[in-house]
Amino acid sequence: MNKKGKIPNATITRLSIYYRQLELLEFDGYRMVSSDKLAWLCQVNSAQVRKDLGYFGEFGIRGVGYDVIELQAEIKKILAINREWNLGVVGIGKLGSALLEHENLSVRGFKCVAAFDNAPGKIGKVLSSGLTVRPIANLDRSIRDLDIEIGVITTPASAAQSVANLLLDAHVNAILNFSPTRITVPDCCLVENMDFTVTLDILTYKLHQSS
Amino acid sequence: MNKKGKIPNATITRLSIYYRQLELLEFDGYRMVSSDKLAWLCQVNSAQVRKDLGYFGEFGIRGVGYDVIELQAEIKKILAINREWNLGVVGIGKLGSALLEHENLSVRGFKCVAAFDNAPGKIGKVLSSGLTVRPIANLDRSIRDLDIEIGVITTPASAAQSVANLLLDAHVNAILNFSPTRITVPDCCLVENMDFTVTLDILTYKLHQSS
DNA sequence: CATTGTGAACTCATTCACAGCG
DNA sequence: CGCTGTGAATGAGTTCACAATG
Repeated sequence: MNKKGKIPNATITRLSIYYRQLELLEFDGYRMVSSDKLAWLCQVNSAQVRKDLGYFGEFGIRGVGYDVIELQAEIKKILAINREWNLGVVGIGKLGSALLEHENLSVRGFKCVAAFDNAPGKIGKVLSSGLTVRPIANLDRSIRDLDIEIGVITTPASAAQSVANLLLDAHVNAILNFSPTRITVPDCCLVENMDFTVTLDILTYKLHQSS
Repeated sequence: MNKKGKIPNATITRLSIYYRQLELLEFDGYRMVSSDKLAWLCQVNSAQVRKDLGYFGEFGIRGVGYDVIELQAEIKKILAINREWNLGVVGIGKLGSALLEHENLSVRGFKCVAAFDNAPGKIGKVLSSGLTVRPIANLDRSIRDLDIEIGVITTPASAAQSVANLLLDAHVNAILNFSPTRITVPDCCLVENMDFTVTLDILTYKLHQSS
């Protein structure tokens, strides 16, 4: 798909951000957009926009810019968000419940199709999203039955690694980890961490610096 | 404080992660740790650990390693997490409520001291954390009274920029933005984004690549 | 003598600057 | 003529390799 070489991680993050701006541009009635304008909206350099897109093909028209709708379709293809993905959420505390009902996920094609916990008081409970909480013991079975490809860990830190192990056993090899600990997985498994306490530490560091 | 030069952003993130591993090491009874061991635990290169720490001083003993307790204290000082920080959460939906009650925040010294929303049905409501939902109209006043230094945005995308503007008016210049949109702020204001839909896009991209 | 601390080498990412093209 | 696409230049971040040292 890409011409050659490795693509910076940051490029992928930016493509996702470009996509969101393109949605807004389309909503506002724009048909074309220049790299300059898109860059300004996303707070990056315009050469960056062109280079990021250049890794994957030639999507623009010289002298004119990019077709707002067409470019959205191209980015969706690149990011593989031109189809739906089934998520399984493990750990149905406040955060897990919040994610299950977060409409941004379903709007973007991320379907939460299963909720897991192992607290006896939670198993069997019907959530407002309509899902019934399943026991973690059934993880493997449910993941197979429901075609879950991405696991979301919203347990406390103490449970994160063992949940990750169970997900691995069930051949889920993409994990979004909200717990405040780093999990260890084999190379075949992808992990992205969303630890907001780490992010808050970055803020306090910078606040302190600038004072 | 630092010897000279600019410190990589990634270094700050890693310091936060080192700190969490040091807590665990202390809990497990370790008094000293080598850069090699800490690096292995954090899944980074050992030279990286030494270089990261080297930006801020000489904390180790050659031939021995680092004092687990002392190094925690040094990192707390560096990250400015050796004191408490007051947070104000704006947008009391599922996600905002989940954050208000998330014990990891208070354990780490991040105190949610105010909850804001502008839905008439929510204002005045007493949350299980004990906080009463305040109207966004009072943001400025409350932020001053409660010494809030960090604003957390958990509103829908459509409200994020206007909330950011109100936070800026109230001289909050650190924002943790959970909304799926990038906000525009002057240079004096720090923003960190926690958009899990972007992170999921990274996962789907990589999943697609590796198949 | 094991491990830190760090300049130098290297790898990765961003920006510049301009040729190529619609 | 304006904007894309991209090689070349710059800049940032990581890893190597070893001298310094408790």
